[in-house]
Amino acid sequence: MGGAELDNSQSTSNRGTVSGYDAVAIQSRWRDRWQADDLYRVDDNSPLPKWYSLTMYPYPSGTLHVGHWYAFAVPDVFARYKRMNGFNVLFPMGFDAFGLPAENAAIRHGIHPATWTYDNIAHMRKQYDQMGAMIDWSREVISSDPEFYHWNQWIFLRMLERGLAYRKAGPVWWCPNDKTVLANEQVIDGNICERCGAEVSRRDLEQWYFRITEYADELLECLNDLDWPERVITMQRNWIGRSEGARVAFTMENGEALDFFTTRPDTVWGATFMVLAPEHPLVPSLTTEAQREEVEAYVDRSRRRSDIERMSTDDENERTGVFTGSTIRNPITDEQIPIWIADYVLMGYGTGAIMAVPAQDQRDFEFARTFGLPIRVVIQPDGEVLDPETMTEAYAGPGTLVNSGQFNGVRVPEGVPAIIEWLQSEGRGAAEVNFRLRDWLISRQRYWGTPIPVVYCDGCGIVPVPDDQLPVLLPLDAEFTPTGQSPLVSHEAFLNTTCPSCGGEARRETDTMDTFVDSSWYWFRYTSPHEANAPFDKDAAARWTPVNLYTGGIEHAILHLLYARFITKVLNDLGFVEHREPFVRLRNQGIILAAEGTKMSKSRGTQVAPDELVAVHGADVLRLHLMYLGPWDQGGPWNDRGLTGMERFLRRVYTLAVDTAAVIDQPESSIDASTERTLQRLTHATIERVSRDIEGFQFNTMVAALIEMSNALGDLRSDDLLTTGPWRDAIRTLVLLLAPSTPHLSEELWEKLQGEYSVHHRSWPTFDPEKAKEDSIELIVQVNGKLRDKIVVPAGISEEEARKVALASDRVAEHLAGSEPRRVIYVPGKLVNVVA
RNA sequence: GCGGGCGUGGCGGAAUGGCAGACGCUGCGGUCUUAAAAACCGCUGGGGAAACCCGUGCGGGUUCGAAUCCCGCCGUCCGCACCA
Repeated sequence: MGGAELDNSQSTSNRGTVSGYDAVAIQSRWRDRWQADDLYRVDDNSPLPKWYSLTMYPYPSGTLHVGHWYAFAVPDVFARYKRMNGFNVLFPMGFDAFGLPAENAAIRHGIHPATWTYDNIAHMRKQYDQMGAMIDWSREVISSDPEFYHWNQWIFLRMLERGLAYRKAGPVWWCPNDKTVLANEQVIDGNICERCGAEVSRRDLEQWYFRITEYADELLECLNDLDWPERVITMQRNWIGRSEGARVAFTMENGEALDFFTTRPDTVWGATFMVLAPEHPLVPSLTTEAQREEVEAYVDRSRRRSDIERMSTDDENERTGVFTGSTIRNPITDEQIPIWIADYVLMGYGTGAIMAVPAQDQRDFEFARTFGLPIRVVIQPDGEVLDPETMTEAYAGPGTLVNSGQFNGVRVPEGVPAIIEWLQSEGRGAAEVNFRLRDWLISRQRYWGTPIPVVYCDGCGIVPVPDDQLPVLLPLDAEFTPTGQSPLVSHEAFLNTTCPSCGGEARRETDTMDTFVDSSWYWFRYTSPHEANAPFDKDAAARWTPVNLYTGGIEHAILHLLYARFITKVLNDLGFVEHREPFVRLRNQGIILAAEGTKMSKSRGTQVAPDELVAVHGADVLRLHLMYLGPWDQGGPWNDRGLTGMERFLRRVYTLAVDTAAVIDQPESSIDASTERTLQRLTHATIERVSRDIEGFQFNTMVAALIEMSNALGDLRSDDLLTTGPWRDAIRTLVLLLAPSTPHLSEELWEKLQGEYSVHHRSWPTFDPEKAKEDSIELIVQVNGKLRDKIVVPAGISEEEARKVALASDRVAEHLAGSEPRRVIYVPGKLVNVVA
């Protein structure tokens, strides 16, 4: 990889050795010892309560950058903290190893995707060890391993049996650059490929889908019970997009019904025309001969336009559309109204048809004005009379129904359920719920993924591959040519097979699965990574899952997290897991930007290579620095100036601990009561702060608390103190509190202080509120809310006493200037405010 | 357009109704040293000799007291964007 040598314990840097603290040497020494001792092996049979911390497994792109450290080192601190607090912790790691970059490397550089992927993994695994991460590599999961993707295929077959996987023809997103179809969730800004940024377009193709819409209601409902960032919950809620309304039927000229969906059934008397999506299947038959040419031209144009153009709101006043020549009877008003087509109506939502109520809907209003169609007001707002002739925009607010037959005078929104009920009794409609969420398109026309385990037989049709013939192996001897076609299509040995049902000639499916299928259940596999007869061992999964804490980037707020929730519910329905939500608590890290505040970029050379920093400063310093940058969910621009501060801090800790260790064999000496209290208070107050901050994911203030403690110890330090009990307690506590953050240094110092190996198996210090209590406080004295004096008083001071002390202050007297205090406010243990 | 987050010294940030700027960086001055580095000590929001005054994007409000709560703007980042 050409980067810095990681393991250079004879480092040319002398920065760490001046005070005797050689971070790099300490680090490699303990890493070797821990590896030899298998310190991070997870015990499935531990009697301790379990804790499952999980970080989204990375794509093996080749090298860990600072962003990977940020995403992994900080949760590693949390996992270590949990372990010291008596939990049996699973904090596994693996690789999201299928996907396009490997295939592109094959096409461009002639390296096989497997070679490229597994070489990258080997390098990255070493880098994770450099980080000091507590990974049990015996549980590693690599999604491109047949022993993993075997179970993708198995889960697919179970879903096929239940009708949750199916094949369907229809318009799908096609990326011309990646030469594959994409799921709706992978298209951003209307027509951009989430992966490569190319402009995507619609194609009519037959593809495989997972029926995620079957779970739409539950996916929405369960969001309320999750300890997730509000932002992510809102994004999922919007993506699922539930809306309540009614399905209503109007009658066409030939007597047949035409259905549409509306959320405003209360405005049905105001429907003055109807609009269909250009792709609506009834368009050809509804089009009259006189209109045919115009309609066909419009349909053709719509098909060509990208969705971004079709849906752009920039030109919302320029409504386009064409009259079909047909009319339809609105059975509520018994009027014949015209049927138009327009591309603001989408085929993919509802029934692809709407009733247009121009007075009450802005889009319909603009359309009516553009084409001179009638407008009838059916909702009058309070204190204002709308006139269709003069209105300049639609009115969608509350009001009273007018021009609405027997419902005149009914209030909006109260009238909506009444009208739905009436429509139902008339046989004209029924309540209905619609979702924005579509089924998940999972097939990809690419090589480096899980083969979809079905065959096509001329006699039997689509035939699933039987379980005992799994896995359908991805052939490694495929030809990579930049044709854009999957190598599987031209791989005769793979393609040609026999039908499992009739034994006749058959062809294999050559599409592979979306890699989001892998990440929709991979965390179950960590609980029993070598299970050979099932995706995972049921008991092991029951023991460890659900995941207590999941961390990762906000960019997966919809895609991965929605799919993972869906597959968990499916696995629950299949009886394989005991819960319906996979991740109890979710936290997102922010993005580390380049120093300039822009995105880190390899090509512009703004990417920060952690290997070089580790070789100079050591992993402990880098871990601390990343925690100290600011709130973890905020990210921010990288700067390396702060590294200096962390290095100084650790050197001070090293000096304090080593000097204490040097006299650790001497008998304990006596200490005066006041210094003893000071040390006790400092120690216990810091335990409290550090514990609270880690629990609350506030790692920046956690580090500040540790720095403050070591600064205070530095100030107190004297030769006599070093051999006293309270000092030794304080130093040992500091080392324990640092252990999750700086695993290498803490182990080194713990050994010198004659602590039992390993510091990482010790218990977290317990906090005694009595010992943390202050004996005296600084009473803040204000006059009219402005600070005027600070008076040291006993911590348990009474209100009466505090008022007396404050009013006796010269400074207060000065500012009162002889006038009598009108009021005195006392905040217990904090301040007195004298109001003049 | 709609929804959400954020806005505090030279910089990263702390304080979520009670001392604004913890902690770190930077900068300046000093100790040690032949010298430098490292380490250590002091200062480091603005004004002022001081008392004190001003100060948390801008304007208003609530409160004894507001960075923090409320209303209205401005800026910035993110999400959604004709979903009937």
